[in-house]
This record gives sequence, structure tokens and C-alpha cells, in this order.
Amino acid sequence: MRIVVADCTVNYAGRLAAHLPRATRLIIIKADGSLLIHAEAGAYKPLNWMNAPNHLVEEDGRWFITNGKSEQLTIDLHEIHMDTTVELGDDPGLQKDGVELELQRLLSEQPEAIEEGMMLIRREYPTPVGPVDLLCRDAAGATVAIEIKRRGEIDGVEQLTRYLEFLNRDERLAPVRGILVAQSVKRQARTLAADRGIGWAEVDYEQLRGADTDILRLF
Amino acid sequence: MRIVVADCTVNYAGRLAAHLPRATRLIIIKADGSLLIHAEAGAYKPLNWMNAPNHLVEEDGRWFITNGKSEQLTIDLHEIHMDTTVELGDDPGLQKDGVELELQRLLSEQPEAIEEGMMLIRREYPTPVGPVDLLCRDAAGATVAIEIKRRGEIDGVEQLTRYLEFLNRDERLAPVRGILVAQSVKRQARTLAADRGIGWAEVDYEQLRGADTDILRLF
DNA sequence: AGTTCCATGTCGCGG
DNA sequence: CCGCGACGTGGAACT
Repeated sequence: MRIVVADCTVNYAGRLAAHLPRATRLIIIKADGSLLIHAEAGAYKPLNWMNAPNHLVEEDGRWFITNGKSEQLTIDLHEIHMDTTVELGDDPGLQKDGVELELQRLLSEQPEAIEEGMMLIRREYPTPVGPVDLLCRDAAGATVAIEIKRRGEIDGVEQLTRYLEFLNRDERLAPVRGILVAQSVKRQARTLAADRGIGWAEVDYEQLRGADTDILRLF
Repeated sequence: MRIVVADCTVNYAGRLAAHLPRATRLIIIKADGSLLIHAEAGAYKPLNWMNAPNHLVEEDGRWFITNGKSEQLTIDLHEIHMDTTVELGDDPGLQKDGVELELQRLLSEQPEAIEEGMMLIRREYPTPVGPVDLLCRDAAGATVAIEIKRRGEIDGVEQLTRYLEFLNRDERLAPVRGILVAQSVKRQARTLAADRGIGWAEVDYEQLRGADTDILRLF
């Protein structure tokens, strides 16, 4: 990783055109070639960047970075205040915990946590407007579409509405009802869901994980 | 801006829980307090971060960063390879050109690029649920609401559906039909649009811009 | 402050 | 490789 602090002017042409007037900025070039330009303010998002893979040509005081998708970045370096290269090595990577995918995995293994007698038909059941998180059969034998969110908000209800619209046209499945499942379901989402005849349920992530561990322990 | 390269272990607890095993990484602390942790690979997005405003406490070999939203980041510094502070100063900011707004401007000048005989009534036509990008009249004299996106996806159809719902209550305009216009319209968006009786059209940005230049040349 | 919507979104997964 | 949806989405504009 090469770390440069320099007075620079930057131009980007690609998905749009962008220009950075002369100022002092931090420029990072990573081992894979990706390049970031950061300013003093505003976290997270670089002012300008170029993702790997790309090609960097350095000629006196000017860098040209191009990639295969006809994007081009030009950096004019007026004055260099720092130019260091450090070896970082591979990163073992981030371990996340508590996101939707994990919730989906846990619930697909314990659909009865949503409702007594619920059984999984299929995870990621495809529809013309996208896959339903879980398609289940309830205790009475009726089909249930389940949308899982970390936080249950209005767009979760909208999404589920679209799925139900299409699922209910399939004679083999209809009638299909829907349940929005989340760690917490907001008031507005509850209201809209109720209005559309869609159910909702809150589940406890820690408890699900506990049960999951218990299941593992049986084997 | 403080630039640190160090062997570190990181833990984040907040919107989710995340853990970074020990490895060498780049840590940036900006003037506003925001903190970024970058690895050798993967551009743009930091492995972990903490946006300003936040509070940093440094005690031997360990940093605690907390913010008002009960998010917490802990960094254990095992070995520091670099620790530099540089003064960057204010950034004049980025000048952008050529996103959705530009597409809207071009199409408002060339509505016939969407459909033969189309004429502009008004750009950013207001409704109770937000402004419609373009309100037009077609060759037959009927009102048309046009939603412009760079990429036509499902939420574009949803947005247009909401506008149409309200526009069609206005007797002076009704009946109003809708067209989703984008550089490319995805299959799912087409399906949903068709299902709702909404049209879609793809336009070529470069071609529009070319035509725009030609128009300018006439004057 | 809360909401909505864009983004050079990025990222990761599944077909 | 493309399509599709989540994201600690971030960030800006508007109410």
C-alpha cells in the first residue's frame, strides 16, 4: 500500500465527469491497484476513486489511471508532502454477526419460531419480481410467504405485497398469505401490513441463535 | 488528519456486531473525528469505520470510539508501524456532471426521444407524493407522466405508480399514463411495469448529448 | 430532526 | 458474467 499526501488536481471521466480543484489530499494506492482520494472532511466515501483492476501510468508529476470500462482518472501532482509504501499483508477479513442472511438461515431452520406448526417449503423461492425469502406451509396447510428484514419497515411490506400479487396467481399455491418477520417491526409497517391483510412477527435473534446452538448440541 | 499503520484487532458493536482479527491495517482519523480502517484489498469501503461526531478515548494500546447512537468501536493496537499527522486544510469540493439531473435536462429538451410526438408540459411537476420528473402530452393529446432513472428498476415503477395514483385524481389531467425512461430498464422492472399498465423506454445518453450539441450549434 | 431518494453506490450471492 | 437485493448503506435535498 502506497500512501501519498500531496497538492493535487484531479479529473475523472467515466460514468460521469468530475473535477477536483487543486488542494492537499490523501491518496492511497492499494496492492490490488485500487486508488482512493480522501479529503480532510467526510468519512467513508472518497472524493474520487478507481476500483481494481486498473492500469496506472506515472509520468513526471502526473498519474493516469484507466480501467477496462472506459473510465479514466487523471491526477496532477503539484507538490508531494509524503510518499510512503507499507506492506500490510492479507487481511483475515471481517466477521459479521446479526444481519439478514444469518436471520434467514436461522429462521429457515426454525420456521416454528415465526408461528406454531410452520414448515419450510423453500428458501429464496423465485417469483418474476424477485425471490421470496421463505415459502412455508402453515399448520392448516395453507401457503405462507415470509419476508425477513433486520428492521421491519414500509418497504418490507411493499416488497411482500409484490410477491403475494404474483404468488396468488399460481393456482398450486393460492391462496398465499404473507408475514413480515423482523427483530423489530415499526409502527408504520404494522399499520400498512394490517391494511393489506399481511401479518407481522418479531423474533429474538439471540434466542434463535441459542436454539440453533442447542440443535447443534444434539448431534 | 492522522495516519496510522498498525497491527490491530477491532471490534464493533452497534447496528450489528463485527470483529476484525489481528492484522496490519491503515487507520485514518480525520479532522472532524471520523475514523476509517482500511485493508490492503477492496477499495472504497473501509473494513470498519465510525462517522463523526464521535468521541475517542486513547489509553495505552487501546482506542475506544463511541458516538451518541450507542455504537462503539474498540481498537487494540498491538504494534504501531507508522503514526503521522498531516494538515490538509479545507477542500474546495467536487464538481460533478452527468447524472440523472443531466438526463432529465436533455429529455426535457428532446421529449420526442421518448416517443414520437411527445411534448413537454412541465418539468418537476408537483404532486402530493413528490414531483414527477416530466409531465408531457403525447401525439394524441393525452397526458403522460415520465419518471427518469439512470437505471430502470423496480422502485422506479413503484414511484411512478404513486404519482399516477394522484395525477389521475386530477380531472384536468386524467387519464394519465406513465412511462419509465432509463438508459436501461431491467427485466423485473419491465414485468412489473407491464403488469401495472406502465410503459417503459430506453434512451441513449451519448446520443441525446450529441443531439443537444447539435441544437446548440444551430444558434 | 425526520423523510425521501440518488449513488461513479459497493458488496456478495445465486443462476 | 449478469441479475438481483442488502447494506452498520452514505449523503444530499427537502419538509
